[in-house]
Amino acid sequence: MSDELLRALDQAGVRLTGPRREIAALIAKRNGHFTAADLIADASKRRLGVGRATIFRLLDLLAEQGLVERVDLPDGRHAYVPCEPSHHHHLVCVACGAIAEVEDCGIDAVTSEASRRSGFTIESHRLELFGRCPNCRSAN
Amino acid sequence: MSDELLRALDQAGVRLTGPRREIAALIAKRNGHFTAADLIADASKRRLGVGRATIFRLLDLLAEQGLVERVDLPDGRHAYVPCEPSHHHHLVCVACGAIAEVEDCGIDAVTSEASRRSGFTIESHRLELFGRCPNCRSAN
DNA sequence: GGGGTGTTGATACTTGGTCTCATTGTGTGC
DNA sequence: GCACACAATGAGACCAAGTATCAACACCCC
Ligand SMILES: [Mn+2]
Ligand SMILES: [Mn+2]
Ligand SMILES: [Zn+2]
Ligand SMILES: [Zn+2]
Repeated sequence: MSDELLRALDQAGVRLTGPRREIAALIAKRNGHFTAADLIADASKRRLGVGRATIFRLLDLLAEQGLVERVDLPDGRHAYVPCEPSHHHHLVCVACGAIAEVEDCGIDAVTSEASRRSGFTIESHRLELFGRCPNCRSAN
Repeated sequence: MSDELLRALDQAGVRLTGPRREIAALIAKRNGHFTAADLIADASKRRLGVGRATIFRLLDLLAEQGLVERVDLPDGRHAYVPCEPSHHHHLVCVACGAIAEVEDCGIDAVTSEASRRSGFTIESHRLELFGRCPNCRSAN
């Protein structure tokens, strides 16, 4: 469940505190993308005494380690998804929030073409794909 | 300068009011990306009496018309860039904020490959490329 | 030039996130 | 196991971005 997150945090040399364990468990229990506000609501529902700031701090930490990644939803909200630390992109289901990961499938060709045309040196890119997962598609 | 924006707004059947003309002029005077806060600062520096809300409202309007597009900067800020109303993507210079537009250069292949692998139906995508423009690259 | 209606700006409010700081809890060395 | 140094916590103030409300106003068509 949340063991992977905790293990990775430990590896990174940060302290494994009570609040961090609890928040990690909340994250593991979610599926699809979630916002900081979601976690704050979860925490208060379960009467965990964790502070709002602690949740933001842990999200930052996890993002630094590449264990979660920030996704900018089309409506402007900032969401997170649990994540492999290697470079890849996300498909986001606009109906249920489910996430699929795709590794580079030809995007390097796109960036180098764009670089050639524009004269820019490209240092990073962000690709987000929005659509419907197999479930939500068949459920119509 | 700001004539294009105004003409397009007129075409879309919205009223060409004083505040809208002034804000359009501010946008035209900018280069590269800008935030709502930038415009608010510009407006107050020139002692235009335009309200904060009016600026947000016009940005929404322009975005609906595809005359500006929102770019989510890597640091989480929401910026806007003046824009052609047709689909395309942006290269953003991380040093000076300059923008270049690129039309689809092979991204359809990427999305259909991702769709095939994941089973998702893809409805929209967002690609943002970050790097350095020719100027900033040579200036080192 | 009036008049209906879309627009405006002041202001209050909400939401997302950061900062500070006194208190607590963790890992480490012994 | 114990003490200690220092990382982490939570409460709360604070800040910034954006939205809602509403009375006053201005555009545009006639
Ligand atoms: Mn991922
Ligand atoms: Mn554009
Ligand atoms: Zn779905
Ligand atoms: Zn540049």
